Amino acid sequence: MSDLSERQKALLLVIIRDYIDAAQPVGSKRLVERYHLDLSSATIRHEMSALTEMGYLRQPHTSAGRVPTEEGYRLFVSEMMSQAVLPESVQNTISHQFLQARPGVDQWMHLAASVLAHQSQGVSMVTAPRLETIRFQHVELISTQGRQVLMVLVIAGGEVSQQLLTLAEPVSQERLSQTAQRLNTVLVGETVTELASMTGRADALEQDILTLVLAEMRRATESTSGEIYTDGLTNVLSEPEFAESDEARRALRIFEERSTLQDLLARTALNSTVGGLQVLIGGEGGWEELRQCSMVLARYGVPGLATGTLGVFGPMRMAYARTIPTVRFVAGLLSNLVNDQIAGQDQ
Amino acid sequence: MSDLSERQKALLLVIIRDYIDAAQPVGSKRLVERYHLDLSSATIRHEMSALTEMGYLRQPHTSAGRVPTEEGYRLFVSEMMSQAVLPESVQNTISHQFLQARPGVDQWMHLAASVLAHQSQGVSMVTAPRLETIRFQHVELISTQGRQVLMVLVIAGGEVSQQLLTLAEPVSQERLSQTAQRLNTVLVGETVTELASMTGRADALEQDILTLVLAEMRRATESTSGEIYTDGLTNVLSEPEFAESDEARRALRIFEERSTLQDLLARTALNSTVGGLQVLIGGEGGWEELRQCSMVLARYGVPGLATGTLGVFGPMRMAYARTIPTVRFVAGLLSNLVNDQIAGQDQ
DNA sequence: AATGGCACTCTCACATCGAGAGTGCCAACT
DNA sequence: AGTTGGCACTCTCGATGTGAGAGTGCCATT
Repeated sequence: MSDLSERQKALLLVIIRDYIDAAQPVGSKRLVERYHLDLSSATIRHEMSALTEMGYLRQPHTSAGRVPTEEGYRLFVSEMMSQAVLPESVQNTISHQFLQARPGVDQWMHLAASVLAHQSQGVSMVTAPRLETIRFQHVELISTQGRQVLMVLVIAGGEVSQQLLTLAEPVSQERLSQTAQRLNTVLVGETVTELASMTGRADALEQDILTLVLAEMRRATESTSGEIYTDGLTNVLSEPEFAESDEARRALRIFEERSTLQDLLARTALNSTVGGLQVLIGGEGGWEELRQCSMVLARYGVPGLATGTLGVFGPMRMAYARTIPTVRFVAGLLSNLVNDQIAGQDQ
Repeated sequence: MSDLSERQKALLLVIIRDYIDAAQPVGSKRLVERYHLDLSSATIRHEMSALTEMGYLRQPHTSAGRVPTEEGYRLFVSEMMSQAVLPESVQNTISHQFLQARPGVDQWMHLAASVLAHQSQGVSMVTAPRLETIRFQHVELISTQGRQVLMVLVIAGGEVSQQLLTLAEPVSQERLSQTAQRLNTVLVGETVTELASMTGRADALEQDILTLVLAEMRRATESTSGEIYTDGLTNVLSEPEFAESDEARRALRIFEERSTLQDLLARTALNSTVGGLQVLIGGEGGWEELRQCSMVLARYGVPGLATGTLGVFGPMRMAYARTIPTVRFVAGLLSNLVNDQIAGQDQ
């Protein structure tokens, strides 16, 4: 299996590269013509036959060219992993875009998704950084109408969530503000577990709000929660793999329903560490429906404090050489941003 | 043109209904078999020929069945407009879902999109209600780290927006709170134009925040801003109209880019009044790329105070009989919700 | 006005067929 | 032993042809 000669390995990489951009089975003749290997087509055939034997290539049918197997892609990817780099000019362009963007998690996520999709020509996925331990920072109560109150909750790290609630009876804005202020001074910096033990407040209103704050913070803790930013869905539809509308529908469904995606990203988050890439080829890792597809995933952020996941989805025949370094670079960039935002939080 | 006999009209409606659910040109023989009209196929042929002459039907080629023209659909739709009603059981189910949902604009929009998509088997689009005149309600400044500050702005009506800003030098949370409080007392209830004239605050920090608040409120004013909630993209991909991946891609692009969609919805908002439906057939109204498609749109909310747009997109051959009453019903429902939330705001 | 009959047209599914591409193997060459 | 040219073989794919089926329009008849 692993006894690939240098030549075989080189040949395999060329074949895969060619297949990736031509999307057609590659034959021996085509190879000698396009890449001036100093070999005849017969020799190539010989080697290709060997590679097929070893499980790196496969023929769709007798007398078609060869197509990479998952095993083949895996080898290709492991090669890219160490070799591929993003041209410095591209790095600069991307960094520049981030510098120019309005600051804010939402904007960054959008931008990251956009950059990933554009560079990789695949579908990008980005989750916002999630704090490992969620701490209360601030709550605000705003009366919108008679009995309706808007609660705005800020979690340490800058995540904002809002919730509308209806009180049993009207309460003045003044009293709401006082309640919020009281809670703020008491609760600031507390975690969910600490909050949970603080039951039984004297004031009924205060108690209600506390319960709600707790519920909202619990929700924020769940790893499967949270928006997934995506971009580039149209990219992938033009790939021949998705010409059949059935295949396309299955892929689109996954991106529309989100729940499957959330599961997958959450699971990936467990298996990978910040800084390392994970490439799932051919629906590896519980991904039955889309055997034709691959994902390049990475985790970013500050380990132990706040991390998120990001990645690219595409056909198995995706432009790994471009995608891998891009994912790596963007992950690094976001890690820095998270770091900047989190660092020195305690002071 | 308008001199349709009763029988011709009835026949046309049957033909369109049949075409809508079979997606195939309908012929005279098929009609007599499936719907026991007490007529022979020859007679039907005669009438169909007349309808074709009048421009309501069309043959894809000699000796295929007939297919409705845009004109045909238009007549069909105007019929549905007055006739179609949503079964009470469905109405109840939908109302129930809204009652059960967590309160909050975001949740309502999601739910509305989901219901519309599900009922119509098309792609739904919903924009959040936008206030006609935007008034400041509340601002909060939260220090997240040394020089970084999170500004949370609440607009009258409950819309929340957040923005991260970096100050020239660190400012204590206490001072931030005081600044926010000062601004709140001065600005509450003011409109954009009123705010714009309030320049030159003594305090530099206060001035900075004021500028930012103003910018953010201006952004909220632009009609093309704001998220569009969509759902049901997969529904439409299974329709034969989108079997060709090219057609599908064009549609998907529109839904992914959003900007075209925002334009369209904004334009519709101008032309229509709350309570009335608008049906765009075959890409009417500046919609060049998708001649095969239709949209059923409605405006909801409280005229003069806060309104939003919602609708369904699908193939021209969409289930109007189902879609029209659903759109109408959901629009009414949202109008009530908006009304509940807005009413009595001034007290 | 409605109908049955009939000739005509057009598509679509299916079969046939040859070109082209690619393969594997073998004998010959370096 | 590795490499190469040659050759027979296989398989797909697009072009072409054909017949069934569906649908039409028209006309003479009821």
